[in-house]
Amino acid sequence: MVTLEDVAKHAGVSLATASRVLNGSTRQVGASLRARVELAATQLGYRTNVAAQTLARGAANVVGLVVHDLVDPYFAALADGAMRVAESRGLMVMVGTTHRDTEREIAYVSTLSAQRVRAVLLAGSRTADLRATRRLREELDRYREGGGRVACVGQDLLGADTVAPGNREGAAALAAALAGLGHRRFAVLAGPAGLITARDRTAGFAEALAGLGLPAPYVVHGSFDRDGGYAAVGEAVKAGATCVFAVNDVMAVGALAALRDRGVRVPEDVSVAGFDDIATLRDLVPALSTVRLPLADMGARALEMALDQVEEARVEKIPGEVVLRESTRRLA
Amino acid sequence: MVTLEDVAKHAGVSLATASRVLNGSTRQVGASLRARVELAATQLGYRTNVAAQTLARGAANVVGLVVHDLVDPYFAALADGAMRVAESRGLMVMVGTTHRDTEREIAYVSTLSAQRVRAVLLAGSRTADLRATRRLREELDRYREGGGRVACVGQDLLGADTVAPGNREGAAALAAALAGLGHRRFAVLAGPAGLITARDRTAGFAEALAGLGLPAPYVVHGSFDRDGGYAAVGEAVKAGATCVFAVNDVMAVGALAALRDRGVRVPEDVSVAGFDDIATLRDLVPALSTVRLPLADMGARALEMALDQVEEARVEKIPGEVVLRESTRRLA
DNA sequence: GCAGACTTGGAAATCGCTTTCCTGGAGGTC
DNA sequence: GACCTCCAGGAAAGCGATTTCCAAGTCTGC
Repeated sequence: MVTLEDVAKHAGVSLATASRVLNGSTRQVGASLRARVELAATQLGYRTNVAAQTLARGAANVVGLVVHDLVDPYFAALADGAMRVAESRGLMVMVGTTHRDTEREIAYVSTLSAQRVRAVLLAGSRTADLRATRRLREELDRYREGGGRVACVGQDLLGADTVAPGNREGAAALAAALAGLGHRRFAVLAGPAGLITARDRTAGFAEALAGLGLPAPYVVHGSFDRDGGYAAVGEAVKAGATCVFAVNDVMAVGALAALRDRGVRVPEDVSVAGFDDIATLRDLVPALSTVRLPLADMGARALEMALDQVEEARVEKIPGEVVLRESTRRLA
Repeated sequence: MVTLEDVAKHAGVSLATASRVLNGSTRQVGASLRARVELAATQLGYRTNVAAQTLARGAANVVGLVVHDLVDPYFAALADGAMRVAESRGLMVMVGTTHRDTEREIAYVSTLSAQRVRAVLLAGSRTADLRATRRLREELDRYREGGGRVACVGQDLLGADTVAPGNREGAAALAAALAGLGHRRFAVLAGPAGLITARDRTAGFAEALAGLGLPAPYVVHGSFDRDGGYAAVGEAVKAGATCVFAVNDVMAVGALAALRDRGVRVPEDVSVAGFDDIATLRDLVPALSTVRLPLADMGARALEMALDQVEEARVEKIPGEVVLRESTRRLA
């Protein structure tokens, strides 16, 4: 491997000059020397050793991104937004997927911190496991003490810059809209009891119904994915709901599949709504009523917040927009 | 930031000993010293500086992954598979998304090479742009000269270990299956003319039809995504096809949407098939006939090949499996 | 009891780059 | 022309690990 020293020798200049020419510096270098260095670099095929550079500079041109699951379009969209920002700033992105294992999340933060990444972006809901959250927070604090920056998408539980989707409010607005269609008996496919996003959406939905004087929804817990929706919806319809709210779109898809398998028609027999408005799922039949979140923008915004961090942590609330489509119908 | 030297001092041992205890080495360290070092490390909150480690060791515990678009479930699945392998080997993953820009792809390889990553995994179809392919290859060669390892998912065009999906064969098998249903007039939503994956699938399909003595399919080009399928399918049905083959599932989804918008029923009026068998899209109605590829396994396998690289480049062909579902019907 | 083989611990060189500090010369002012 | 300020260029001190080489002990086997 050809090093900067090789280039400097070949160009007949000092190491310092070569460094200034090739790797940016505030200092000027005379035109002739500059040209000599550049020529030498291309002739020899010089490639910066980023590790050495990072060591000398004390910070890497890398940001870390921790998501639960890249295959989940929710996280894919967030990651995409964040990666665009990273790209525009000349940063590489290191991605870790936790598959919803909080231990792994902590481990990733620790690894990323060891990598001296410029910023860490944590995407995805916290859980109600306070011990794990505390340990994660300690890990983040350590990282921040070393000059690291942190932002997250989700709940403001880590004392970091946060892009907080309006889960409660969005679910509440959705409840109001569905009630406006004439529904009175609701069920919620609420996902895991411990997942805060799931909880907030469930709670917001229930509160809005209560505020309208409607009966409390029938709540069914399950996993936060497609199969969770598939498994839970049976109980929901058995309970007599005319409208089922799945706390995310992917679960709603599972619910639709299950209903289809049982010969229950949507929306004729039962209405179904989701949350997130995942782009990949917009061509579903029947088209899913949902709450739209600008996921890519949220990922982008979170990374921006981390990189342009100010003194105190900011929380940016992202409102969801209710979108009614064919999967929910007006009751006679 | 606390350094290894701090730890060594605090524990009253040499730097060498501290290093051997904390960062793995073939050398043994006595139990008592070992304990002292470990205690000191946790007390001080020591965290390895990976950049320094990489510099000293000459290689990073990182692999690079270059994909076209993370939001596309095809790449998300590949990435997921690769990331599981990386995780199991204690490697971090740096991801770059090219958004189908070959220049960016080359730039990423260059950056990753500067990062001294252990391996680079290139996912996604090559294009017919030979100049770009040559430059990419040069860049890869430079990286390999420095000890880097390369693997790709797609076509064997880079002289690297390759996981090659059986595009031609899969499309041919699909054609045969669809012909077996009685179809004779086919159209292909063939994607961009320059994309080799798209070409191969189209060619395989057409060849199989020819082999069966059936008329050549009507080929419509367009973009390789959902909107490409949406836009192209109109022309396909106008041409009188009873069965439309979209060269990937995402395009097929677009095609289904367009047909629905025009009141064309699938599969009653026209049959539609895709390719890839994207998991997220399995709950579509009508369920999509397609060719299944084990995407996550392919991503995983490619990274394994890169990491366990042998002398000469290997090519591993992955057969696709035809899956007929409701979107294609038997003609009377 | 002793030569030889293994171990364990430490000193110091190295990895490849950045950046501070110094030096000499060019340009400007009075 | 003397004095001062700037500025381009180089020498060298880090950055924080790893690892080679040595020295000193500890076991073996006879």
